[in-house]
Amino acid sequence: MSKSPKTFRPRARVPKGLRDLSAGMVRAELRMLARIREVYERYGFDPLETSAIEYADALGKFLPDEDRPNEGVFSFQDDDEQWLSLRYDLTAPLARYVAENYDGLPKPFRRYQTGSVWRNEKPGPGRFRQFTQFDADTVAAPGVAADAEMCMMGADCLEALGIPRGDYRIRVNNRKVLDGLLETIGLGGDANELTRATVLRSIDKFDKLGRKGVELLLGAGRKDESGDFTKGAGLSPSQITAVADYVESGLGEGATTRRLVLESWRKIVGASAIGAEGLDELAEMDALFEAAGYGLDRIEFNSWIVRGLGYYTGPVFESDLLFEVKDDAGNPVRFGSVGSGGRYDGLVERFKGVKVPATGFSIGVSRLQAALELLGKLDLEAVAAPVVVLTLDAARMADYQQMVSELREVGIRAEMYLGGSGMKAQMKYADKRGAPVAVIEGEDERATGEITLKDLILGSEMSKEIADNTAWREGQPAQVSVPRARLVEEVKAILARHGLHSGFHRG
RNA sequence: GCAGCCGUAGCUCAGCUGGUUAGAGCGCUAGAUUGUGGAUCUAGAGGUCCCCCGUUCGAUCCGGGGCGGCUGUACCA
Repeated sequence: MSKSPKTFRPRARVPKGLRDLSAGMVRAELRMLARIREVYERYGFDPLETSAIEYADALGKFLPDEDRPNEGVFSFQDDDEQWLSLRYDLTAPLARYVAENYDGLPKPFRRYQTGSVWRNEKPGPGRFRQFTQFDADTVAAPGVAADAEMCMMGADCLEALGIPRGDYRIRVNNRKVLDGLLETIGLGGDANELTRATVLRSIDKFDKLGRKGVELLLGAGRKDESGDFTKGAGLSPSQITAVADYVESGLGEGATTRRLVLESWRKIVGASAIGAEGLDELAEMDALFEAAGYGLDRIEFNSWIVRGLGYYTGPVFESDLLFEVKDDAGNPVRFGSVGSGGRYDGLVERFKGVKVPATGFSIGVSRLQAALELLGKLDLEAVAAPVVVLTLDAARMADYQQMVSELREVGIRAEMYLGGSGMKAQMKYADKRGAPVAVIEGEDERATGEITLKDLILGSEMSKEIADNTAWREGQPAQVSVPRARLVEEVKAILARHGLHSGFHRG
């Protein structure tokens, strides 16, 4: 056996957690972005685009370490050996931007930004290593009116995206309330920092695990279905009860208004100074929500919303979808929140050394899109396919070019067939593209100065009735012969019959 | 990160208690049906049976490791 040298063939595959978006998905995302942008603009935010790559130290806590330089964030070294990172959110770059341009910016500074962010972690349903976020932030606004605005704007965005009121909820809490709770049960002070983190993470899981599960996590720990054990916070029984009571205090019959929720929380954490401050802030937000007409069906106060431990310092909020989403196999899919935010008064301080109060909200566009797709609420066909001009005679390409140009000039999406196959294949191509009309000019037509227009949408319906192939072909259904000069008008007429405007937008 | 299940054509899968040319349906390409999307018929393309190492005369099948996918859990700025 002679060994022919093997040519290296790379496997054609997209890296894990990353994906290619087809036309329908790209357009769906663009439409979502346009709707969100409209809301953000209406609230007075201005666009800002920062770079996708930052110096690693500017992004904060995820400095590449020796063992795992890519943990969480994608990083690499520049020529000058400085570490660069792909941004993992849009907030950290904003903080860098604000710090860098602080003196020249109007304050408060309000900006929105959308783009891809990258996280090097395990992908899951609706969770990718590259995804799109759409952020709005207000920097140098100390009062909670800025936070309240974020919550209302988040609600407006979800509704603008077609999610009915009642199918989502903006859930609001305040880190100061949680701090007050921890203080109340004797977990204040530096010595208890790790325990506090564990307690907060446990509270965050109430939605998933219920009171029982949270109690286990607060105590000795919990073993999950796979047998994996999660170490608990090791609290005493009375501490556990206090925390669990707090988590459940906002629920149930009594909590018919946000004010009542605050009253029940006040009994538990009101004695703590920080807790009382948090409650006062929420009360102020409630007044603003009420003034703007945002009731409990849109925004609620929620005891188990914690959010990331890293940098939130005041009100925190997230938007959750309330309906059940099922995958192709019919199994319920647990999506995380589709948007979140909160107050981060310390982020710019990292650069400037002075506290700059800020708050922001970020919509997880990719995750929301994945949820809507599973729901079948994503319109993937919203753009009509182009009119296809068949190219039956290689010597007459100029004629075909002229036809597409005429159509394009009046705003109709059109293309001539650029492949190398015969008429049947060209028709199949037009069909597969979803083209509404095929324009045919072959020998026969040219002899009479006419062209044939085939209504492919009508033809597709008629083809359901076909019994005999020969008869169908000879009948030449759904097509008309018109003078070459009337190309544009006749194509327009067919498009109009199907409710297509200029062949571009459907419906 | 941890645990469980899984990995054969573009897709859905079959197959072999380890033995020569690995199959089906759908899809794809081309041809036939006088220049036409469906149907039918004919032909064709397409596979390192995820990768590497080991056991064996011989591995798609057995063992180990890796990679990838799914599910749960952890993390989530």
